[in-house]
Amino acid sequence: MPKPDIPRKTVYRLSLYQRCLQQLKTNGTGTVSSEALSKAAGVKPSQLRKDLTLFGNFGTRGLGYSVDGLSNELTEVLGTARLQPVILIGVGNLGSALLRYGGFNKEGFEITASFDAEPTPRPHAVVPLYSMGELPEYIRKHGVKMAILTVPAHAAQGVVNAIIPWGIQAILNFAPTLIDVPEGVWVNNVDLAVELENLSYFIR
Amino acid sequence: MPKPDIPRKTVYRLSLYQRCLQQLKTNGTGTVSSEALSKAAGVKPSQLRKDLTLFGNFGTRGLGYSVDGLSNELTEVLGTARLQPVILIGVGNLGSALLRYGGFNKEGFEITASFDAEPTPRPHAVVPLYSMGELPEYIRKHGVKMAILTVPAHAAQGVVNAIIPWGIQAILNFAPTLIDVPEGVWVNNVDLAVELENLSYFIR
DNA sequence: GGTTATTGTGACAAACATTTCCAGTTCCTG
DNA sequence: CAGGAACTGGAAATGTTTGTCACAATAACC
Repeated sequence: MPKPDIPRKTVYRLSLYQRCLQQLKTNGTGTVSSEALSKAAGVKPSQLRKDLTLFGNFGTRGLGYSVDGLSNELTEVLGTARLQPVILIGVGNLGSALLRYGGFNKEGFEITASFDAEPTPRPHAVVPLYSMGELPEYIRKHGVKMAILTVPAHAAQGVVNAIIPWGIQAILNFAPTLIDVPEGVWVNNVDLAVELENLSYFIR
Repeated sequence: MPKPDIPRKTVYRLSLYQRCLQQLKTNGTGTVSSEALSKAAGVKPSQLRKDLTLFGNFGTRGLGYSVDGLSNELTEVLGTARLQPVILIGVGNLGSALLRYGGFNKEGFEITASFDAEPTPRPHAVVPLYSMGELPEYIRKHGVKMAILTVPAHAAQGVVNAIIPWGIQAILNFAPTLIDVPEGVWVNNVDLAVELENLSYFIR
């Protein structure tokens, strides 16, 4: 890690800022104040400034931030400066939907391959589909560092154990289970049932 | 809200505990200590105990927690005691995948209807599909309180404005945009691109 | 009844957010 | 063109929330 003490929440917010900046860019806006940008992102101006100054002084006083400039800085910080190859493991309902879902590409990610224990070819497949046995070779050959995991819960840990030795450093896990990884490997969990349950608590 | 000052993160963890308890239940385990359960959920024992005591004293000292008993308490707290109807709005790639995805049902939720601006019938549809115009009537008639939003970003706010007056109180938002809701309505955002960007930062 | 195991809880610590104040810039005004 | 008011980011101080620890209270078991 470049700076060891950046709060995780800050990094999340950087992505939000980045998205707002893209919007402003298409609007043709040249500069933006911390107040305006923070409002668009749904945070307070002070928080935006604090988040940014953790990485450098990107603004000019009295004026604000250059939309283009700040956007470039953020792509640099977030590590999305160049296209990052991602593989998807587990081509079930959710997995195949994510393959068709275009939301990743415009953010600097490209799902370059998919893997399944039973690789039955699907119509309209837009991404090559391989068997699990071909995982190690593919990861190594293409230098893949990120994986999206959409396998059943009971299979998740096994797959994780299988891919990490070959160089996977980050996993976006949709399997509704806790997965155990060694130091230096990062996991983000997306658990749809938990999200619903969470909402369920708050409605009364 | 029942207790006004429960951290959101705590509620998230309750769902994790609940899931681990289900697992233990199928194993036939009768009681479990905070240490064992917390390890299964990936948190520290002290945190588990603190989370639980925010809602009551569910354990017995010297023994631990009754698996059945605690599980029942949590369903009560989380509001998943009875099946909660959920509607899904936006039947695109992601939306139709979620309709087929069975992960919700076993957690006490059922997607009872789907809506789309252009409701072209799909094969293998397992949930009725209506046009947007039928939203108000359906929400009102069935007392729906929760909605899953899988529409394009530019349409999200409009849909939200349209459904809230009819009684929707919680929204699981997959649209990559900030949506604005009045007091008393709860939103959980699931943003897949942001999750990937976040991971991207940490791999170096 | 004593012993052991484990919870519940209050004090402590760390992480995070917010406020406050200061220092450069810009841009209007004369 | 000069001067100053109005803005705006940056840094430090403060406050708030959240997590952790240590220990006393208590129930089961022998």
